Amino acid sequence: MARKTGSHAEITGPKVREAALRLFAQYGYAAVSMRQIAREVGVQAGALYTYTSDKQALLFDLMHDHMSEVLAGLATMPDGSPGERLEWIVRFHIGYNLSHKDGVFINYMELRNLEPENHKVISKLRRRYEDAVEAVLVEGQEKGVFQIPDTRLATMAVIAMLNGVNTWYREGGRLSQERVERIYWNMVRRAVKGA
Amino acid sequence: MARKTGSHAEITGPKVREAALRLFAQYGYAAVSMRQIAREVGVQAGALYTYTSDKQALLFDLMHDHMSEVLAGLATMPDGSPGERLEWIVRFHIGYNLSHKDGVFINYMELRNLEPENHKVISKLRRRYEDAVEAVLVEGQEKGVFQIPDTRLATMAVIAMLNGVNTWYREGGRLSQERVERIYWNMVRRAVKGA
DNA sequence: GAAAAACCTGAACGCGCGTTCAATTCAAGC
DNA sequence: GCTTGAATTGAACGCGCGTTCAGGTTTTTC
Repeated sequence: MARKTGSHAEITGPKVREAALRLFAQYGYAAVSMRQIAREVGVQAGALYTYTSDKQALLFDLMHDHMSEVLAGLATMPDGSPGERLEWIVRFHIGYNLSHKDGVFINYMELRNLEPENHKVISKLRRRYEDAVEAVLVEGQEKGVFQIPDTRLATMAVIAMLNGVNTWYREGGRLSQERVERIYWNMVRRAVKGA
Repeated sequence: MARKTGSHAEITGPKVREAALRLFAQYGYAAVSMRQIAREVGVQAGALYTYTSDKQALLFDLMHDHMSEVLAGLATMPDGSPGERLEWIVRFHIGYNLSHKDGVFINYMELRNLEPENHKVISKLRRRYEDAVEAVLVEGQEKGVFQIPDTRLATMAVIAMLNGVNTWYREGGRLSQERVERIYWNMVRRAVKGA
């Protein structure tokens, strides 16, 4: 999907991606033109095609790289009890999402603008994330430390709840990130534990 | 915002709105053209302007009417203890959202495509909904039946969790709507109650 | 410092966009 | 069955879209 080597490619290429990420997140993929991205980078529209084969590939690459990073991050989860692991997931999810807002945003807003094959690839990566979370819930359920009537539903509920943070959290606001993480972990802990 | 009287206005007008709702939900506002909507209705593009002043008004009206309906529905909440009211909200939210998927979808996907004034109007309506939910949490907190460190955060967490249902629930799937509602209510109940 | 490679410009392509409007069709009321 | 006015057509408007590419510029390599 286009790229390569040369000195400028290592400067302008990333710039293109950064501009596209920011603009896609702010205005939406369909509403952003290649000329807009080019203007942001300080270049003519034609020059973008040195770095991407087309607009769709630009979106796909951004989404794909984001999901790869997320999964790589999740894979660093330390060993521990289901409770410890779930707490780690809650904190990782909130922390990662807050430090990659644009990437998170396009990854769940722009799925429908992916061509079918690309859609399949990204959906699979997302599914892998969900499965990894669910595995922890299943383990806790089997060990009797969680009481969860349906682990799949609980997984989706927890992820949705955590995703919500990005819609309202503002740095320097009323609540510190640490406090937000603690409160969410408390709610999640109660939600999966028996009464 | 265009409309009026005549026999056809009472037939084609709603058709336009229905088509726009469906198409906006499926492909996104920016990606749908007036000609596409017209084709769906079985009419030429120019004819749409009998029923709407422009594309933006079409989106705004759909979002505004949706939010109005939601708030009207929420206003039918019966009296009861904070616990009973919160359960009612959980079930209402899930039930309403599942029966108005397209409206829900555009209302949280297309906010950014609203012109500033329209954005303000819709944001205010949404805020009213959040405030009504928070009021129940505050009441429960004051009466000592809920233990919530931050009612605003809890409100956002609950709403985000409930919104998530629309992303995975499929009618005729593994779980009935009643069962989904009960499980979610259980999770919410635990999340807001003291350990 | 020449040759090669990478990068970029600027113009062009065909196309579909949102919107307008004169002309026409249609349906209802008398 | 004619009048009236709403509903619709179909063409047109200027514009910006994604993408291509021949040619010029800059950078790297030896």
